[in-house]
Amino acid sequence: MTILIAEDDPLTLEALAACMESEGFTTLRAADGRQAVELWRSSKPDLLCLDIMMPILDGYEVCRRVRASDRLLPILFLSAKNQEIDVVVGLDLGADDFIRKPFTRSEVMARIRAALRRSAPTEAADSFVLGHLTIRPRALIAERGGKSIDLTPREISMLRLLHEHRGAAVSRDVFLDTCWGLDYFPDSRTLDQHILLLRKKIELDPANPVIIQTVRAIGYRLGK
Amino acid sequence: MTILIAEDDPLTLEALAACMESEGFTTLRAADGRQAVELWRSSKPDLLCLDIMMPILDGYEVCRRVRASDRLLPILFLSAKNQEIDVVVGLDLGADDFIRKPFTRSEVMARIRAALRRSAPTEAADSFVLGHLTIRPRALIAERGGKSIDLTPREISMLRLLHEHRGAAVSRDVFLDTCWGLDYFPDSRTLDQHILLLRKKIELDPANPVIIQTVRAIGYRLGK
DNA sequence: TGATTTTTGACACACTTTTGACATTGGGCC
DNA sequence: GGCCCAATGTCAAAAGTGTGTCAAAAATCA
Repeated sequence: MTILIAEDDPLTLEALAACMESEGFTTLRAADGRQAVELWRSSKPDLLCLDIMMPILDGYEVCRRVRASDRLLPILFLSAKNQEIDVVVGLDLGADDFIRKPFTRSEVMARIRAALRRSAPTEAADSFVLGHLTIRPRALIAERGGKSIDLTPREISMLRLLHEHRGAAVSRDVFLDTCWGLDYFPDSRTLDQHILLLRKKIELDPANPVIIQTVRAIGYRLGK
Repeated sequence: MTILIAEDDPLTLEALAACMESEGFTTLRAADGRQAVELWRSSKPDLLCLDIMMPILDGYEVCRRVRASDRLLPILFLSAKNQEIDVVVGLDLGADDFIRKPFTRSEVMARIRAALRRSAPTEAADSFVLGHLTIRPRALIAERGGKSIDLTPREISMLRLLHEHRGAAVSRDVFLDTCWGLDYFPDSRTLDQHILLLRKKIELDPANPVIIQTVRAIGYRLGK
């Protein structure tokens, strides 16, 4: 997913870009309206984030030009203050949402996710990626290439847990707390068994697991 | 076009309703969350305008329940002050937009028009496509390569529900909420039976269903 | 009324989850 | 390095749960 940010204040631009990249988006940056239109034309981003006040072409004009050939692309405006007339004009130009400065990181990301979700109703609302696998919790499947693998709710929750802790190992206790209830016989093979089945489903070579790696005496972690 | 407004303050409710009606919309009014859900179920409005703070069920909860069966309906939130965390939660629940009080008439109407415009392209059709099948709800038939298959209204509504959620699984609860009434014996074979009949009608090989796939412990989803 | 649609109950079957037995691996220790 | 112990991998079978299917009854429609 690529987001084009058009903003003439370098500090705001960097802050926005850093925020989005930390959430896994690719960013394209434009310092004025003309750059924004050119970048949009050449790179076809998945979402536009436009400041209103910009040199050469303002945000409205960029929106108008983009909308002339793409009616579906999500477009978000950033507005300087509570200039409410902006909202009316912007929305009637076909903008999808409006973010008033000052904004917080979580609000910006929520609005971006919401806009993307609306533009791709069937796709990737809350899905996440594990290497070459795409996990789609709402459909209870994993996809690799074009092929899909059926997963059970418990397997989804195990993968989600691993993904939330990607970079670190997840202890067996945490697994059992999170994906099962609390109570537990410590020498049960239940967790191992589920890991085994999960590996058989999603690993290319289940005997040499790459995605779910064992961390002896601790638990498991995601590879890569 | 009908708009459902849920707002517990009578003055705000009247002001909003008057504003919308003067622009040619029909309004339905609910003073709390439960009324809102009931009105939505019975009257199928084209847009929801929900106050966050409401008796019985708050706006978030109404949104959650509606979104469980209708992923496309535009939902706008009204928020009391600049409670920004509200925005994040609301958007992640599937809200389409957020209007902070105090709001102006022109801003409200611009956001409503924008939300309706965004939702318009998807609901233009009076027929929809499932793989090689074309469903024509008004004729109560499905067509595959010129041949037509008779369907009942309930079968149509089941297929429509699956289609709206294509890409995700539809839980048994949502099926029963949406295609039947609320109350229900949880261990009934009714839903299975209707799925069975539907598969016999539309699947090329009913013993190996491709269109309607079972998701164990959840419900069903569309194939592909 | 007869025909169609919907619901119900009984039962079989398939899949998930758990368990126990046993094999295998890896790390520390002498 | 070779040994031992603990942790994990693996398998097969049992237990538990959800779904498929049929036939018949009930409800609804025309």
